[in-house]
Amino acid sequence: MATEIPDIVIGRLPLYLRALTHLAEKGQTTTSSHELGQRLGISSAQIRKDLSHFGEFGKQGTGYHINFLIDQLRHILHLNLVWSIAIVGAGYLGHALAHYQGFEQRGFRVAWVFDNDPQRVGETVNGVEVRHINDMIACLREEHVQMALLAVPTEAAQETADMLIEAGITAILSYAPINLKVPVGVQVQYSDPVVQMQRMTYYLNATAQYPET
Amino acid sequence: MATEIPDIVIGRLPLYLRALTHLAEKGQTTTSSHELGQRLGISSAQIRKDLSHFGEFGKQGTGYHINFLIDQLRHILHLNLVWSIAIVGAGYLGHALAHYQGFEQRGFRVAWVFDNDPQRVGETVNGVEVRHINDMIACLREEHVQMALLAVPTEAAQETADMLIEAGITAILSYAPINLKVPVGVQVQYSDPVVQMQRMTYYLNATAQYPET
DNA sequence: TAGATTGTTAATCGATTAACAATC
DNA sequence: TAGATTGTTAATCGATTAACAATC
Repeated sequence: MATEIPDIVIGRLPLYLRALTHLAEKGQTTTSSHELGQRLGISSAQIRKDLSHFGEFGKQGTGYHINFLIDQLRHILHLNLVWSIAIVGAGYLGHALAHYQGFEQRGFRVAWVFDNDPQRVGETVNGVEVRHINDMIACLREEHVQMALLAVPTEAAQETADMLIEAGITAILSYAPINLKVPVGVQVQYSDPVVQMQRMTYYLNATAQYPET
Repeated sequence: MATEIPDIVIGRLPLYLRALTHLAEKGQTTTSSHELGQRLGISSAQIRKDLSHFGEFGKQGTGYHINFLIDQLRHILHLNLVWSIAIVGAGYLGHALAHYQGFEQRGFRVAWVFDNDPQRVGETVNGVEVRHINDMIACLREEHVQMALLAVPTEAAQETADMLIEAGITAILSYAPINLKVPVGVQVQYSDPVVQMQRMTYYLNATAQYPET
């Protein structure tokens, strides 16, 4: 029982949730694996298979009740509560993240912002006071914060990640373009725009860039 | 000959390139598939298999000459030239992207920044003047820009993407939390922090968030 | 030479898809 | 009822890994 769910399936659930929420906001109340698949560029069979790992959420002939499925997915992903997160690094990226409007409705709350620059400490970013990184471990430990967004310079990324782990953080979304070494059990996701851009240039016509030559 | 290379392989090449560049900067001159794999959390067999799609870049017994392999990967990914990119949306995220220091050395140059807010138009972001979005199609067409970073509000994302495509853009890195509809042949990559965060909460202990209850 | 490591083949593993009985 | 769509099984497809001859 309770066989391990493939991680690739888990990775698609937030996309299903996002699309369903979008449909719900448009006022739609039911949908089908076919419609959902069309929107996401995924086969309907895959969506049904993915969902079947967790239960039977649909009805033959009519499909899925959107609000019900949203609720189920939220529970599966542990989004039935609000996760407090910390943003580490209050540079341009840290600011952009702190001002991101999509967190609140989707299960997250920016509870802490840290930086090592005394100039920035004390400043307020979208209502959150920037604290010095020296206080970070104590703050996060006390509040049992589990997730952090890492937006520090590359050179500082690994040591800062080490501090986060010492602080009890178990999930890191890192914007630094390096692979972090973390203990087993700590979740890490990476976001590096250049990696995504370089993946696309492979498919682009390099000569079109300079059409004159 | 020249069988189609799996996209999943293409997606790993930028990671290899990044790790190799890191090693080169540390002064290392050769590496092995084993060492590279360790750093990336990928099996050595996979790295050798991936590279073998493009040629024979290593030597038995000694491994790979780092600078040579970097050069090969750059060519494969069409990074032997600098790609001009446009940033659309000059809010917090657009600013963060415009100030990102990692583009120049990794094959990209922020050539244009656009926004629809007259207040922002004319302002300079990291040395680039913000232009009005009404001028966007003409500017990008004339300069044959192929790639854009989409950092506009969600509601405006699809229509802005439509404009980009009209302008001849063939690669979009979108930060909007929706699936874009684009013609075949247009590359799209997505970056949505919340999707990545929600993928991690699945593995987190939801009760630890409120340890008192 | 002995040790190391490649490129490649074949085997394994896992994910996706097609198909369909069940049923709303 | 007839049409639509689910959940699931089996078949297919593709990706990863193990193993090893070749060779530096």
